[in-house]
Amino acid sequence: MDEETLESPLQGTETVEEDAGQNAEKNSCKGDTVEEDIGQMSEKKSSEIDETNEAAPESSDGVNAIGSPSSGPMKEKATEEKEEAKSSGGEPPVDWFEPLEDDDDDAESNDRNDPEEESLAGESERSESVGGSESTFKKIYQLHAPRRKRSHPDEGWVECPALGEGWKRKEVVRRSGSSIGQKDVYYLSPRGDRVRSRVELISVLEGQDLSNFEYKTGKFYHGETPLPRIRSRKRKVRERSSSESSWMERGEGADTPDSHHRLTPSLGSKNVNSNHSNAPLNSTVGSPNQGSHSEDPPAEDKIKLPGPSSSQPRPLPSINGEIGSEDSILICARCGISFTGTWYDKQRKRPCCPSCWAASKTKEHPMIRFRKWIPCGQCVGCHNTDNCGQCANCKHGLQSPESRRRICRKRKCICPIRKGPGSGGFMQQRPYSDVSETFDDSMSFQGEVTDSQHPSLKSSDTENFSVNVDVDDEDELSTDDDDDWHKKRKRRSCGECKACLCRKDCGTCDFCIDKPKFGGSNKKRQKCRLRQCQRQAMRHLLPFQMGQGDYGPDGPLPPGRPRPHYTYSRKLGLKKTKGSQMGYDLSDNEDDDSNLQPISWSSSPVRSSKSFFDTNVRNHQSSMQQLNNSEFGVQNGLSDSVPQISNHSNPHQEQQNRWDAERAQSAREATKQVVEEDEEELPMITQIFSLADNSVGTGTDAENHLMKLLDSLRSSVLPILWYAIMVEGPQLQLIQCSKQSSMTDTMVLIDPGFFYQVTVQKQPLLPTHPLYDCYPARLTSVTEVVNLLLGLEKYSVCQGMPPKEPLHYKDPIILERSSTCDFLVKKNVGICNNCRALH
DNA sequence: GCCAACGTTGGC
DNA sequence: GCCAACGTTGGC
Repeated sequence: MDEETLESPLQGTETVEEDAGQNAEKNSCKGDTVEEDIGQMSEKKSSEIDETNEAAPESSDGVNAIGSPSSGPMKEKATEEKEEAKSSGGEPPVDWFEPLEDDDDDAESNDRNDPEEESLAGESERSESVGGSESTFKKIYQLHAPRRKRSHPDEGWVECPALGEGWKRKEVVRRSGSSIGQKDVYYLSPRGDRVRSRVELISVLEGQDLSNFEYKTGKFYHGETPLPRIRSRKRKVRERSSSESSWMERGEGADTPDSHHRLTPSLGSKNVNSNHSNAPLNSTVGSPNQGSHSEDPPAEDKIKLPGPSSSQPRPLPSINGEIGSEDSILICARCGISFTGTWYDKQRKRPCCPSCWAASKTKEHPMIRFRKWIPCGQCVGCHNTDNCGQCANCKHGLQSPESRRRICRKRKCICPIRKGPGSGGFMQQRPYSDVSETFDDSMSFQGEVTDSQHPSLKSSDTENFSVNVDVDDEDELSTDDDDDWHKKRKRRSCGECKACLCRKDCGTCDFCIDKPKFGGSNKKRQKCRLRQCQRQAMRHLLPFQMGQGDYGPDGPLPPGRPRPHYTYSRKLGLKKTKGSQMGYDLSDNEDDDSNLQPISWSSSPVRSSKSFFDTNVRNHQSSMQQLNNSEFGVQNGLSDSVPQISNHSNPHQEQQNRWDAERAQSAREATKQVVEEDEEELPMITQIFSLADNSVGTGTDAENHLMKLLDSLRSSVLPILWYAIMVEGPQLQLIQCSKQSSMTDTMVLIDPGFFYQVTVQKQPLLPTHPLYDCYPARLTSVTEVVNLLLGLEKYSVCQGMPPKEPLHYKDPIILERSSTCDFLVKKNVGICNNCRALH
């Protein structure tokens, strides 16, 4: 119990210390000292743990944490200690002061660092820890220190004897996000199982009665009355206004990210009508079981919060229950001014000065953001003084004046300055601030609506003004931290594609298998691959063979976002340069849509057989084995005699097409959508095509004709798992998506003249193939296409002949095909006559 | 550069 | 309270 009461106040300190420690230590190499320290740590073990922990609150040497039973954390810890010793003992190595690549790093990585920066904001101690200037510290920090505690996995663990020997417990205060300040309690079993919840604990402690165990505090209550759980009266944050929610929900409004005082969320929260001076709040800090619970006044009595509507912005009660006795100097996340007190913004994420808070408190609609707007005062919009009463803003304002108080569109400043030259967006050169000092309907404020509201505004906005006010682009200008926050967290999903909309896990992909509900160990902790956003998911998270592969620097990019690089090193600059050369931003500023631009396939280079083969082996494995073998065989002397399609899309592209189709198919299967809806799966492909500069030299008409056929095909029911897409050429490509199908490597390519060609494993059927005799030379209608596909389904791919002489058992078996192989043979045949003739 | 792992946060 | 899963790190 004592340990715990000590622990909580330590939290904040701990963070600072370890951050500083990290900073100092990161520059030290690991190497042999590590092993040595591992040994030392191993000797510590539990006997030292308690001692260490007791000293922890006072300790500033950063060695107050406990070694984890696992070797990994131990190793890290050992390194830390060693390095810590170095840093505390002397001056940092010279190269500490070598500059980062530049200050751009800050800017470049703003997005990346935001949450962390924020979470560290106010931890002024950190600069002291280094003894250098803050800026120096910051650079060092950025350069060397990971901001996460990954390198301190064993930090903060304290013995939890209640659960048995070897059990450890750790409280983690959320350092960012809308739930900042919230405490999560983790347990670590002697075996190293990390327990995140009571449920997990029960599963780990199978058979043990935990009914009297209070997870939060790590105590069993024997005969005592367990701490009554205060029923959450929490409502959605968004339903609250401004910092009221911060206080009411958390009861720790005075608790700041940098505060050393943490409140147990279940205590002291939801305290509204109380006298804050009744009891020191720190009586509840991390020690709900401290003293008699019955003596604790009702939670409601612990804090008295001034009503958020108070017109007098003044510091709110501090954490220890004395008004103003502990003035936290905070930096307003909105306007940047420092202020005293503990005001938080609406979403409880960031400090918010009273002014900004007051301004934002009327912001009731969660989807509407308000931004201070500085009108030009000269344009026609600015000269309009009367509301038109007709526009959507006026009408909506009449209906719900509180929720949508936006300026009449006729009164909007439409000054061209807003629109940067050729920018398509407005206000690129205009100063603005999202600081809302006051709120009214004056022209000084520009309402902003969410994306979903844009279309109506857009059409309306443009109707009477010569300057097209593109409301969509307002988002680009948003500096709303809340938005950034959410964007960052949400940027992996568009929320619109079918994968995003799909709620059902496939249960078979590796990510699903990893999930506890599927019996996995929860190590990967990723969303089902089939549910990864088709547009914005990281490539490596997409279904297999999607988003992977060895794409050349100028090659087409696979769907999905490039993997970000989070290396806090000077390599970043190089990477960025490379990234920009590749046409996408490798910085972490992924909110930038540059990564999401549709990619033209027209520039795709022909990939080497080698890399293609490798990639296929890696990505497609068994499913593509046949293809690979075929290629391999081709490389072994058969291809020369097989005519190539000169204008055929390159193998890479075909593969991409196939992947697209597979992805669509996967999503389709996962969502169990009916076939008729499948057309929606691949609009992206069409879009890609249409955005490519394919019409040059091919004739737009021809392309249009093909597109019409494509549309027709997509609105029709094709034979099962056949899919039509448009590819470079243009060519209409029909693919069999199912790997189970005998036609999985067969494609039908229709050119702008509607002449078609069938290819198998990228090899064209010889014109003499009997298949061609059964169907018209041109496929001008859906019916003709469907007939051909149905006809194809009666065929299978010629398997080729095994080599005459048995190869060494280690060698791959390469089936041989005749240069005149039919490729497609009737299903009951297996091997074509030409191949049979080889033997 | 890739990826397994996992700390952490959002949301139900 | 719990789980899903996002973002990041460190190892390879």
